[in-house]
Amino acid sequence: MKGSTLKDVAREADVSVASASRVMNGIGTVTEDVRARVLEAAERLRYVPHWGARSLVTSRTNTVGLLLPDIYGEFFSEIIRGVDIAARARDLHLLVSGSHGDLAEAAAVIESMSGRVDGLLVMSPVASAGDLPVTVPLVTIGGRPDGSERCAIGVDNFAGACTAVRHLAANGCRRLAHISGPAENLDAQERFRGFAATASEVDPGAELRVREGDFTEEGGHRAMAALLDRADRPDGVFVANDMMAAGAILAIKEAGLAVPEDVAVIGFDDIPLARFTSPPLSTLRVGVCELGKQALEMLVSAIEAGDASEVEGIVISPQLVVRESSKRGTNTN
Amino acid sequence: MKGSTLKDVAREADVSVASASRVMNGIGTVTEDVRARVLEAAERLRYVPHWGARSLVTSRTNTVGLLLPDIYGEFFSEIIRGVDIAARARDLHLLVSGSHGDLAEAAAVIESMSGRVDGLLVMSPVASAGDLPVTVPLVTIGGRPDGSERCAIGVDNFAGACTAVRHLAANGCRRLAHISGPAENLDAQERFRGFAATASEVDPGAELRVREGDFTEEGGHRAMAALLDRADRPDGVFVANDMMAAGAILAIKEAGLAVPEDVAVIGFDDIPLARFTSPPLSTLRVGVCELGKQALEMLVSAIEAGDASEVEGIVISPQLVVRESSKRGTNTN
DNA sequence: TTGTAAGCGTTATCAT
DNA sequence: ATGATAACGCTTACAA
Repeated sequence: MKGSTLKDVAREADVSVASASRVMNGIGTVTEDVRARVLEAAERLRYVPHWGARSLVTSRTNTVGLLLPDIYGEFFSEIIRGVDIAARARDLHLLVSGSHGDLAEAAAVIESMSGRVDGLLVMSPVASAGDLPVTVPLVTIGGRPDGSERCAIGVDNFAGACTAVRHLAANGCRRLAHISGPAENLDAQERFRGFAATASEVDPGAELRVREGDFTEEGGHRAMAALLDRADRPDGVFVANDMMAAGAILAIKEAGLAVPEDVAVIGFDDIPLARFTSPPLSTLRVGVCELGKQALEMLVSAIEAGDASEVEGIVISPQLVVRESSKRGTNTN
Repeated sequence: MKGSTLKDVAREADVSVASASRVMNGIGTVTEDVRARVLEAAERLRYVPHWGARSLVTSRTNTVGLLLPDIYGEFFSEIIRGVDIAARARDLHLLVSGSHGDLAEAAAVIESMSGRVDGLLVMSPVASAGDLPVTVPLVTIGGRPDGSERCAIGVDNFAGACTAVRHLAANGCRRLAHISGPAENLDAQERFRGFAATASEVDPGAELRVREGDFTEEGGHRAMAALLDRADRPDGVFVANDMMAAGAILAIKEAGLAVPEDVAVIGFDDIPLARFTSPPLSTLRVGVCELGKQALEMLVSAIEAGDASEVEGIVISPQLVVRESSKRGTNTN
């Protein structure tokens, strides 16, 4: 079971390790005869190059790390997919790690990964990249592209939120409400800001109806139920992500109300699930898979530049996707 | 940006590399004074151990590889999540790779991964493990545990399919149909076998109503539409996975029929989406995340044993989850 | 307790 | 075109 080494191959083929290495890497010049013998020996001995040894001398790992706060749900799986596709296209391996609630855990994982990757892709909505202890190029996904020292790719949450609220208003909603993400989450903060800014612009002086959620379906359900209990029941809700929106729709229907007639709902992300709620969920589409691909490309640039700060940050604008959950025919938008 | 080495740390702390190594690994005995100096120097120089060098001498990578046919959809993301959780608990890193349509591609990836992992987790529904060129312990997920030479963990597809069909029959369905997965997919084959066996047992001599799908929502939609076109329209359909079942439900409703009154539907997998179709989808639950965890544990055993064949294979039995899509009150089951 | 030194499997730089 | 051989960064006997 113990793997054979290049030395073994060289001996079997009756050449030096140098020649064997040349053949295996297709570098330098070798006789056709030598090439054939080496290839044959390698095949026969089931030779597999030892990447550790190779990386030791080349100081390249051909591997990138991907850190996610969690792996649950379609949002993250789409990120992984995008990154994986782009990485494969460039012959890079992908080291994945999920479940990083807090900053300390993320830092620990980053440290243990640092020695084995050429660069890191980090999605840590709670931390700005500056706080992370890194020795390799790093690109953050979804932090705030502006003001951050590290190279970043992200979503224009503020603009997306504004679009969502205006869409609700254009569909005749007067009592606007928001179910937010966790207060410490940067994306959630921006979406909330967008809601607050636009809601008061649409209806100046109105009180803000906001309830904090946790990005889970259950959290959305709870928050919606609380919102419905108010004396001034909202007739249009902007929910900070699709998972919570799915829970919110359930809560509304359980309260005996109709979507969108009594309460219109719009989410954020456009995860595959959004088409399957009933009614289908209006939302703001973020090309999540594409986001992952671009993040990887950006990281590759950073690695090649040797320094992340060389590369320009990117902001992706979400697009409005109108489905049944927000159509009230009062107005077209 | 170039990382510092253990040698640098040793020099700064004014000790030998051996002592520095001892401190970093907590192995052997060192004076408190030395320990402190080394730790301080390491911190200051942002020392990160070079995994390649380490693995070169220990011949351990502390990394396992996970190969998936694709990363699209909740089924795979749950697998990744389960494996990731279990791997983290054991301080193992996870190398992920998706998109392996055919055997050749899978073989290529396995080869390029072999040199950098201690073991491999492979989910390749098209190939039996024997065909794979491997030099490290390997555990297959979802192949056929029986008859395979390699260590495997899998789902009892046949039994699950039988349960599904009996459930439909118990709910008064007389004209049973099946939307299968791709013909070359091993899991799909077993589910079909289960359908065929049970359907003819429930209604001997009846013709089999079967349509092949591809495990996608669109595929399920198409297959269902074709099934509804038949003169002897089915009144109960067992769909080989939940994604296709979601598409099938849509097709039934588009045809102006009701679920489950006109056509009862039951799926397979119990992905998170299943609770959100309307009506909610009855299905056979496979604890996908749990499956991933167990697969990793099994791989660890195989690695420790030094040989996969030492470890016993595992078969997981799916559980019936009854939701609205199959309840017709004719009979309780 | 600490230091010296011999590898681990590759690549790369020299000579030949 | 080919073969010695010196790194690469680390662990681990073995000495001191």
